[in-house]
Amino acid sequence: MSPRTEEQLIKHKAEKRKVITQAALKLFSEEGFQSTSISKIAKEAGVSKGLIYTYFESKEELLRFLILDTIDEMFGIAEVSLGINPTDESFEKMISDYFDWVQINRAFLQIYFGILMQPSVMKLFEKEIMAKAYNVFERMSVYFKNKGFEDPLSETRFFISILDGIYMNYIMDSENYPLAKAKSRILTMYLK
Amino acid sequence: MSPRTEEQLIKHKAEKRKVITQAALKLFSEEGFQSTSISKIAKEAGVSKGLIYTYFESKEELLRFLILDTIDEMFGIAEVSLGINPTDESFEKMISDYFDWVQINRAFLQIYFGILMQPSVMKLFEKEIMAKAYNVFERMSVYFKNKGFEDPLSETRFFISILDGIYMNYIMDSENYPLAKAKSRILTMYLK
Amino acid sequence: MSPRTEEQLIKHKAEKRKVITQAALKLFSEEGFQSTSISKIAKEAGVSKGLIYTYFESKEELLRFLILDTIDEMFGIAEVSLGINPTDESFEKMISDYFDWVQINRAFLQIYFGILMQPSVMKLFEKEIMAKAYNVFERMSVYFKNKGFEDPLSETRFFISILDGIYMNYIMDSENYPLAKAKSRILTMYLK
Amino acid sequence: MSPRTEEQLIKHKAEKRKVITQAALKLFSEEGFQSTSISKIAKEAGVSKGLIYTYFESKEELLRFLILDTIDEMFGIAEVSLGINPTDESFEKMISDYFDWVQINRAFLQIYFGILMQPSVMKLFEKEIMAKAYNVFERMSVYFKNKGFEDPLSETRFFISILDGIYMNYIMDSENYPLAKAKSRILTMYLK
DNA sequence: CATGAATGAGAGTTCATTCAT
DNA sequence: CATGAATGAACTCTCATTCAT
Repeated sequence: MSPRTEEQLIKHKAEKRKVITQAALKLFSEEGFQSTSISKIAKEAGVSKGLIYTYFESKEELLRFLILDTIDEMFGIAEVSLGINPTDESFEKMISDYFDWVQINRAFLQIYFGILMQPSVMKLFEKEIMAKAYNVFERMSVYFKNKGFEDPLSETRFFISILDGIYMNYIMDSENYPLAKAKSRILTMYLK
Repeated sequence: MSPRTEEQLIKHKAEKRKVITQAALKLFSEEGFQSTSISKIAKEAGVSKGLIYTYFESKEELLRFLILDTIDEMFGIAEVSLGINPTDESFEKMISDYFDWVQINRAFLQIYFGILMQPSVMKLFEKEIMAKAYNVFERMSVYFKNKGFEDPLSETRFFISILDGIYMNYIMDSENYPLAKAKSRILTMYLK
Repeated sequence: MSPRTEEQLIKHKAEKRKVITQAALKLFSEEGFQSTSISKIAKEAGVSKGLIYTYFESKEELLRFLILDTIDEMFGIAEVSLGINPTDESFEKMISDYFDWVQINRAFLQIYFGILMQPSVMKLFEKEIMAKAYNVFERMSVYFKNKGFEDPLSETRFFISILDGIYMNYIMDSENYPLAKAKSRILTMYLK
Repeated sequence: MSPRTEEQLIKHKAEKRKVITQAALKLFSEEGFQSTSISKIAKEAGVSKGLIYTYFESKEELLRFLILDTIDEMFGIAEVSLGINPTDESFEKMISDYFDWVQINRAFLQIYFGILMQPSVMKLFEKEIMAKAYNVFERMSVYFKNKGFEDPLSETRFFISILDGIYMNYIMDSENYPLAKAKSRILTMYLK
């Protein structure tokens, strides 16, 4: 209606994408990606079907945006907490941050784990996710190497497997899963 | 194809269900349940679309059959290996059996984990899976109790989380995942 | 199994056709012709799907047989009761016979009226039904001519319309429809 | 096709529904409800298959709309013509109006009578039709009561049966049925 | 910038009919 | 004579995507 600066336009676009993305996040986690129609997302977001195509090229691109946007945040926790010289303190901090993050981002993780299990959908992200993941592997390996592990990369993958397993079980059965115990258990395991 | 003896009919039915089920297993694991059409399954199985409905009432029932049939096998490993009085030997045997089983049943596990992450699909199995799972929890708890763990149930869920996490990561990245190392690592962790 | 005379074979065939026809009659009247599958008819009749095709060439031929077989009976009532020289007594008898017949053959009439209303299905019978109907028109016209009606054919068609209307309303709302009153009313109307 | 004013949208919707409804009316009357596919209706209406589902939730809802919309008009004739104090003039007017209406709405009546004969389809309308019908019964009964009939309700149902029978026979055999004679006959019957 | 009517491909499912047994 | 497994066309309905307004 009124002229805006380019900055305003970009901000506006980012906000609209957020609104749509949030609606999609909720629905994808409840019904799955394939079972959620663009119509439902539009209704949930309070916009028209057509508008979604102004902000995203396709339903898949919407999913890509949703995943890649948040994946950076998720993998970023490791990077930020550990830094270049990981210590026991920073390692413990990282674990703590992840447990906090998971509880807030259950819906996202549900979609994420679901995607990991579908090669045909996973193709959309494979490169990006694997690149970021291996990046994190390396960073953590430094810590395990410092701690004297013979095969730091394998230990890294074992450690991440534990986290993934815990989060997956927590998502599936949030009410009964002993998340706090799992957290202290893994802390004891690695930090004595 | 009839009249035949009833025995022949039953055998034939079981065989056909197996053929269809195997085709579905392959495709579901590659594409996911929702993205796999009955047409594709029929083509893969080498039968007509309509025939699938002679053997299964619906696409969902086909999935249920596929899952529930194999889930018994999967959960059965724990029961069989551990028995009523679990020892270190039987516990080690169970872990070993699971690692073997997982390598053979990657496709199934992929579908299984995918289902766990989709509430709308999970509804089809929730009761059966949860009942069986809690059954296994109890059985394993006996072992951890014998070993002197303060909170055996939490330890059970922690232990299972580790297994789940390992298998999930293995499925996602079979070529590079250090499965053997993960196995010896978990054995060391619990059995000295 | 054992050799039979040709007569026995014919009788056997007629009996089987009757069994199948009766099952179809029940289902067609409840669900309509198009909505009743051959499978359902087979189950209701206690025979296999394939067997139905031994006795009838197609689902349509089964319907044709069902309709044409009973239509003769229905139109026959007029012929038999009226005879060549219709009197008040025979006319009254005919009305009485029709009211009796209708109560026994509600299911058939329901199908019959339904068919009359669907040109595409009606095509299967048009010739036969129309021929028989016009035959009856002529026969009744004799009675109305004898009674001095100026336009006996129109009166015939009017009279038959009344019967049809009564039966249709009776079928639709059997519990509440005053069938007995309708009968005495039409008798009074024509026989003083 | 939008944004438009709400008024435009409503008008557009009503027009589209009319186009689809008219196509369906034609085909249903020729082929019957069950034998007419959505594809055929779409082709006849000159729209895509999918669009029909923008305007009607299902094929059944389309039928409901088609029937209930016109049924009001049909039963309305009695109410409007008779008014609260039915006279011979208004009764004659009603009969005349019905005969006119029937000739214009042959296609509708064909569908309507067809539906009445199929319990499984009739279920969709039973309540509405029966309620409206009994409403008309009461209104007409007033006239017959005024005319001194002992059992006005039975006479009403008899009278309506005659009309139904005439219309049904007229629809089946429009070219030869003596509709005008039937009309004068029924007028003579009740109005001397 | 925003709408939702419109499309058309394809989904799951049913079913009349055939035919090896 | 009798069976029901097998087929394939057709059905109702859904949905990602487009585009006139």
